[in-house]
Amino acid sequence: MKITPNRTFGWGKAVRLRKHAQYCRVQSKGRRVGGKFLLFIFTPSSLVNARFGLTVSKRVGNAVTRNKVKRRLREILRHHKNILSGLDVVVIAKNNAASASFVSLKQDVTELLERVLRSCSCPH
RNA sequence: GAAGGCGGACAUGUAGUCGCUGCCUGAGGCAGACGUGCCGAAGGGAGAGGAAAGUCCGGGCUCCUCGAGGAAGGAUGAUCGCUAACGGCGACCGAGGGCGACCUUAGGGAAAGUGCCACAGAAAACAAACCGCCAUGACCUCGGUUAUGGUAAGGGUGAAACGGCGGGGUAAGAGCCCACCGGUGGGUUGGUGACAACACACGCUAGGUAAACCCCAUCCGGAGCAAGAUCGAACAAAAGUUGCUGCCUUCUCGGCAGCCAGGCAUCCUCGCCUGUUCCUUUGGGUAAUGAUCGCUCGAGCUUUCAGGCAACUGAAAGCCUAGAUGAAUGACUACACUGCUGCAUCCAACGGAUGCUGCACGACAAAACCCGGCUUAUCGUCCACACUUCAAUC
RNA sequence: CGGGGCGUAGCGCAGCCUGGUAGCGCGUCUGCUUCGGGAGCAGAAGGCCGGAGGUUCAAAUCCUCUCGUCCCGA
Repeated sequence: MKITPNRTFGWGKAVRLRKHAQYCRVQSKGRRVGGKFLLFIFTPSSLVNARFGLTVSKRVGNAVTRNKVKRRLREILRHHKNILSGLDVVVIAKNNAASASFVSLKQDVTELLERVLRSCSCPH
């Protein structure tokens, strides 16, 4: 199976974390970076591209607001995912993420992606 | 015109860019046992609701070995019907509320039994007699006291006091008698029925509470798509156990009878099943809620016609309308629409209309096996009524 | 998907089954005691029992619906 890592703005199954075990592996072994509305947990993987998984718990709101937060995060991450490579990232929404607008969520994501990139490149 | 009543429909729209999940077509590529299978650029088309919600009921479907009877437990409770079924719906009856249209209603049994009815009150349930009223006797200061008896009209308490009210009657009273109302009983008529109406008889005995225990009638096997099926991971450990007795049989295998043990997921009895290369215990391991199917054509939707007061049913024609699984519908832009805030102008009683600016997940809320209901949340918009009351005019 | 519990004074809980008076501890306030504080003693305030409807003469209690919250099991 060939993977096309630079398929610009796609959000297919190869880019997502899809199993409970993958989430457990990242959350137990990964490093954490926290922002205003979000928390990133990341760990290196054997793949070429980066994979993302979203977690929006019941404390954020009811099903409608949780769905909306997830869709906004998906939309932002599919534009910015090519900054990273070879990482598995779990994105957890904090309780105040429902009150954030699209623009402020975008700022939070780009800022956190920069910090993940820096902390990855420093040890090497 | 004002105030209401009842029922139904809709749930912002159009265009563009990028993106997500199935379906169809599929350039091309890979593997071939030549039947085919897998990957896949690109294109086409589809993609949340009236409540998808809460999970309060009822079914379909799947598995469990749903065996019978009894007990226990749970649910329901006027009548007739509709339905796959219901605790739902329709019609109708009774009761209660409203001037009315109309609305609400868990609405069987209190002479089967038990319990309870606080406080107040003389008395709270086989009636009894506190203050009273009346008669007779006794005492005495001639107006009272006391004893016996007759009463339940009046007072007062309470949610409720053993029919109500009026008249006659009486020593005072009392269904003691009478009219009206209420009640009970059997009867006639109408209605499928709950029940209603009518006349007759009985002076009348029977408080409330069963959403208190209970009795009666009807219904209910259990679990739930993480049901269940196939494939794989998945191999390899240790211990225990082939229940006992008798008979048939040369032995093994096997069969029969009795006993024993376990099971038939609330319990008991009868009955049935099992007693095994499969089960139990300990330990280890894993992809730890794996992949595919189940999975969306169904008590389906729309229109017309017929039957029925209606719920609903039948027939014909047409249509295919989400199938995700860390979970698919979004982000941005433009215009229109809607609502709100502010400003200005006009009409000017509350207010209304127009224009501009700003704000707005435009309300509530997102399928998770599928249906029929119920309940709850909700910005608003539109429609129907030869439905009611009041006011004005003719 | 299935099952269960809890909402009562500022806080933690009784009372509910078996209907009639809403109580306990800590806290708050006032007074006494002490040179002052703490402790102690005496007294007081503070509740429409999560919400709505019903049964009953009467509901925190019984019944139905609903809101919030917490916890199990597969």
